[in-house]
Amino acid sequence: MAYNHQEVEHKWQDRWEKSGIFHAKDEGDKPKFYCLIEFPYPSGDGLHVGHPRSYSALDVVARKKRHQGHNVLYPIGWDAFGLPTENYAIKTGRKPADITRENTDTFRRQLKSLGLSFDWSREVNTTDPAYYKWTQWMFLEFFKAGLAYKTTLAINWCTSCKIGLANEEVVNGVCERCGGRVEKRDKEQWMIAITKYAERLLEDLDTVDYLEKIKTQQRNWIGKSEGAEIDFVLADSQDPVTPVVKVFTTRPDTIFGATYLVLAPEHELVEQVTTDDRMKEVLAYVHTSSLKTDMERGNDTKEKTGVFTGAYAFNPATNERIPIWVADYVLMGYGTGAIMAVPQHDERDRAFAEVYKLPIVDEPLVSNEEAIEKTGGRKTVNYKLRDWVFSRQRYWGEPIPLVYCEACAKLPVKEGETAQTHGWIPVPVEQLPITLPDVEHYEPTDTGESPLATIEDWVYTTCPECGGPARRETDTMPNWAGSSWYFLRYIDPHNDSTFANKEKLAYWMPVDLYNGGMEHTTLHLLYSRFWNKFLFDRGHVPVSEPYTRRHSHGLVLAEDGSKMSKSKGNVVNPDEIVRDYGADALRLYILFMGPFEEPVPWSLNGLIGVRRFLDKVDRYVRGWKEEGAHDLGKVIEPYLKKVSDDIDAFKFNTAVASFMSLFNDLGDRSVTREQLKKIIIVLGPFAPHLMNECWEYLGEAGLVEEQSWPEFDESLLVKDEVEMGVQVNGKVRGSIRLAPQADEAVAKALALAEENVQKHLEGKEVVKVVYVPGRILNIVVR
RNA sequence: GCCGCGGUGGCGGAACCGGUAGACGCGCAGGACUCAAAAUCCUGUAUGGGCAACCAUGUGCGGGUUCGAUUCCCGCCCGCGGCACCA
Repeated sequence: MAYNHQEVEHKWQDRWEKSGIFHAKDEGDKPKFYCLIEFPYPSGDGLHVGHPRSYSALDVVARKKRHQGHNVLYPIGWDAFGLPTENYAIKTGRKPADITRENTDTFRRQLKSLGLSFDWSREVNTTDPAYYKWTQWMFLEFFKAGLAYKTTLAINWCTSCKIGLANEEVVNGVCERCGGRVEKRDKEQWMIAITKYAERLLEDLDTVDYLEKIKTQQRNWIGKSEGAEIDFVLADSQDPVTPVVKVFTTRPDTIFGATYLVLAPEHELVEQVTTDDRMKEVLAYVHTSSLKTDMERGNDTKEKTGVFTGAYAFNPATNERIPIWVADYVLMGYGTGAIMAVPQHDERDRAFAEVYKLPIVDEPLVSNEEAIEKTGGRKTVNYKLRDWVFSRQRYWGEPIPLVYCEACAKLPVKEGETAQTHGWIPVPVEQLPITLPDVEHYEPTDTGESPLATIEDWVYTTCPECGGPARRETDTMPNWAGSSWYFLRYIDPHNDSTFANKEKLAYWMPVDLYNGGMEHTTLHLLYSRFWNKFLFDRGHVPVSEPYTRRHSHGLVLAEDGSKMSKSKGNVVNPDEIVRDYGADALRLYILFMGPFEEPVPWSLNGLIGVRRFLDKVDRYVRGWKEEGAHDLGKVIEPYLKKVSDDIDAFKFNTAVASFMSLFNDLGDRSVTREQLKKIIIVLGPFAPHLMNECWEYLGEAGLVEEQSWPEFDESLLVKDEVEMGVQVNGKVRGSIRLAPQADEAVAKALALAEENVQKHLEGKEVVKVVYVPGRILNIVVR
């Protein structure tokens, strides 16, 4: 008979809540363990079965750690700012804050129904003014440190969201979020100088325990390359002030083969070097390429285009006059925006040279050092990483806490200011948070201005510096801001005088284990590492790297192996699964379905199979008899040990399989009470509701969660006898049972007693016997 | 193109450090219980041959190393993920 999961689950969820057993203590003798999942974006669609994959896995880890005597922090919260909510609010004429409240209520209810051992007393929400007060405060720290600056740049503009995007948010030339078309637009944007941390973000990867593929992806994204900057002197220059074109190259050794130079269309020297007769054509080319999006420009299947400036420069190695071209295959944002083209050694240069009939010469290579010395070059390092575009022209985000004061802007630039920040006055800490105005309309504008710009009451304010009239910054922060430091807030979520108390930070940081999606490797993970490093440099947090260990989970796919999506109608609703089969079945199945890091298709039949197993466990416990119990330690112990090890190795699928094997092996033999208790404790993190029910049924006191993790008795882990294959010439011809440490003579004697082995040895000469105790016996014959 | 990961039964997947390939689950087939069904339990289930014992083949393909290779090496093919004119 099947157990009543609804009754059982409500009962124990209720008891956990009342006992407060999952609340982390901020001090004590126990070793701390900070276990973190990426907090969800509370979308209107509710929880997806993908969410519990990560949460259940770390729940198992967190629960095991508690059993092992750790003080565990396993918190939860909401990353609730963002476009979907804002767009939905606009469409329905409602307020984003109201929608967020409804969505978080739904998510909270759904997550609680899974019996996850979160510390709900520390719930945070990035849209809560008490939270974003500190996000704003941290922005001002960036500002005061000179890392936040405003600049005009050609940004990626999503024509659908009407919002500027960071490079990281443009995927295949379209908006990461909505798939909308992205074009170039000049906008004034707040930037954060993450590139100043490029080297440390790269180097410190060596100090953390992340999955190697995560490290690789971060390294590639940071994109360090070492090379040299070399000056090419302009020939026939009329202008004595700018006589050189600086190029960056990773291959100074090829400089003898450099037969022309190329400037990016945006390069500042383009107009200066272009000769009068070429000017019209060059300007036309520059204009055309300015209209192209990155996608169009970056499409290397297209033929390369460019235009000759009419100017020449001297190759410093050969002293030859080489022509200067403008072409959009050279990017302004990388290196110096100018290259020396070596068609002999570089595919792109060759392709270009072939189109425009430029010389391709095969000159001998020299050493890099020699080339740098001979040409007066300088060794330099370049990164692909760009500064972080931090402005969004939307309503539902943290207001940037700065005001612009015309009067202050007219004063001379003070120390610590730059031309880019001059006139921008930080809002004093005691005035934080700058809250979002509670208004009816906040549609994005086609002009690219934030909806906040139209709310005059809010925009016009007084300058905190001089008391004169001033305007608020109307851009808001990107979604990534609040999520860049939430792990710090969990440590002290209700503190109103600082973002988190220093002693508590010192106690809890760093995060011991962090799990999240691979899609966040170059966005959230990189940003939050950077953010934490910055706070560390300012003396606000105790460690430079926020996460000691990082894992990632694979997607849960639809039954047919495709991605689950609302439009395809193949989304599995966790509520229905919990209602029909129970949270324990869902948790256990989702861990069992496949390797944690790989994408795996959902299977309802698979889930039902796991539910059958739970029923079997329930029946076993109810049918269990103390009298006549067998001492089956030798059977049980190896399975439980394997489960324990598998949890540490993130092999939850084989852990669940071990439980199944264990119960298959037990059959209907009753084990001793102590043995049964051990089984229940180890299975507890996987199916906590049912295990508590079983615990209670046995008449044991307290909660399963209060029990210690069992010690494993080494003597029980050693098998008395193993079954071992016998091979003749490498082919299996039989199998024998013997003590794992039996010597060769014993093994050989047993093997020779096997009829089938004898048959294969008949009339042959034994030339060699390979015996690996407990593994194999191989008899080689001729 | 570059970087990373992977390819094992009808399906999801196991396999320590090179040691009986296919654990565990699903599905399927047969049986028990039942008036019947559901549930549960038992048996079988890589492929081909054989009543069976057993034999041959078998972890994407082709080679190699080894007493022995899913595992290591060389050369391919295919799939997935990331990056992509980064000089």
